[in-house]
Order: sequence, then structure tokens, then C-alpha cells
Amino acid sequence: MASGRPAAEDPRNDPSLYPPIPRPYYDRDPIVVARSLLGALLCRRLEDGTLLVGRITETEAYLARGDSANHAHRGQTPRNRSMFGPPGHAYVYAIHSRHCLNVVTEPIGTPSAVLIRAVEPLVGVEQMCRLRCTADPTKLTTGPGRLCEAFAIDRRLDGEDLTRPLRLWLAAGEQIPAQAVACTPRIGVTSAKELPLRFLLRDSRFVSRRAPRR
DNA sequence: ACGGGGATCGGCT
DNA sequence: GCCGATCCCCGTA
Repeated sequence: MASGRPAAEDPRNDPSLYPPIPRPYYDRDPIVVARSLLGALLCRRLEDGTLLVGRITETEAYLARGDSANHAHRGQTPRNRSMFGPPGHAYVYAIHSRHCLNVVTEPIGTPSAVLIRAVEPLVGVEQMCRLRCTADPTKLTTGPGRLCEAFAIDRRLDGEDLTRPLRLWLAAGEQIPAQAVACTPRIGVTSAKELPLRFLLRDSRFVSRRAPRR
């Protein structure tokens, strides 16, 4: 085959290395969670046992109130149901034939979330390349639709409990100093486009777009 | 490097 | 019917 040792022998390929972040972490303001999730680890266990891990480099907050870009802005529908559930679960939706992964924040009945927009691939990169049909690291997981394809995330994982290390969960990573974080308006939204609710690692290559100069 | 246009389809009005 | 929390490609420079 290609290169490197078999995944089963890779010492990083051990889920116990990535204990899930507990639920109270998510029961907070989505702005706080979005900022805090930078540097955290997105973990995925595929059907065949393959472990995929990526370090979160870019997030966006979607607020329960006063945010017309939030899918739940006009109330609950079958699609956005997960956002109204308990914190620490996934909200996965499809747009333009792609999927996007969110983490639900705040208590039941308060529909806020954090969109995971980009990660830096750490473990299982070969499998990610197969799923994405590319080996270009700048296009592998830099964007919400791209990273969902690389991690085999679709609507079947909508509502998944992210505090259990089963199919999809988040683990703590290194602390990120405040000066390493940039904040900008969100990407792609057509309403509430001025709100500075996008957070990214300033110096990371693995973001969907560079921070604007200032 | 940057910007515009098209693909594409589920969810909602 | 309309409209994207997107991505990719192809222009220009």
C-alpha cells in the first residue's frame, strides 16, 4: 500500500486518548463555546473501526435570539429539531448537496449552536483523502462541507450525542492563547452578515479563508 | 490572488 | 416554486 504503518498499529489510533468533553461544557453561550472549541479535537469512528481525528481551526456561533441567520430563527421544523434538544448533541443539515456539522449549545428549548467550519487533519488522513477524492491538504477539511465529507458525516448523525465516544465526539485539545484567535463576520450568510461570530486560528493553514488584514 | 457563475437538491413558503 | 450556514472551476491580473 501507500505509506506509514497500518492504522491499527498507530499509537494515536486509540479512542481512550480522546476522552469526550462532558455535557456542561456545551451548556453555555454559543459565542463562548465557539471560541473555546478552537484547538479541540473532532473524533470519528467509522463503521470499519477506523479512527479519524482533526483539530478544530475555525468555528461560527449561531445565536438563539436576534440572529436571523440561525436556521431556528423562525421556530422549530423537522430539519432543525436537534437544535431544540439538549446541549452536546450534533445538528447536521444538508445544503447544496453538502453537509454541515454543528454542536448544539445552551439548555433544551434554546436553539443555539456552533458550526464547525474547518479542522486540521491529525489521524486517519489517508482515509480522509479517500473519502474526499483528493490529497490536497488545503482542500481536504477546510470548509464545513469538505470536513463532513472527509469525516463521513451526514444526516444519519443528526442528533448524535457528542459526549459518548462512539461514532462522533469531541475531545479537549491544547489551550489557545487569546492573541492566536481572530474574529470576523460569518462566511456565506445572507442575513445578519455583519455580526462578528466567526472564530479562527490566526496562523493556521487549515482554515476556509484567511482572516482579512487590518 | 481574487471574483463571478453554475451545479444541485432538500426544506420550506 | 424559491432559496441557501457550499464547493469547484474558469475567467482576469
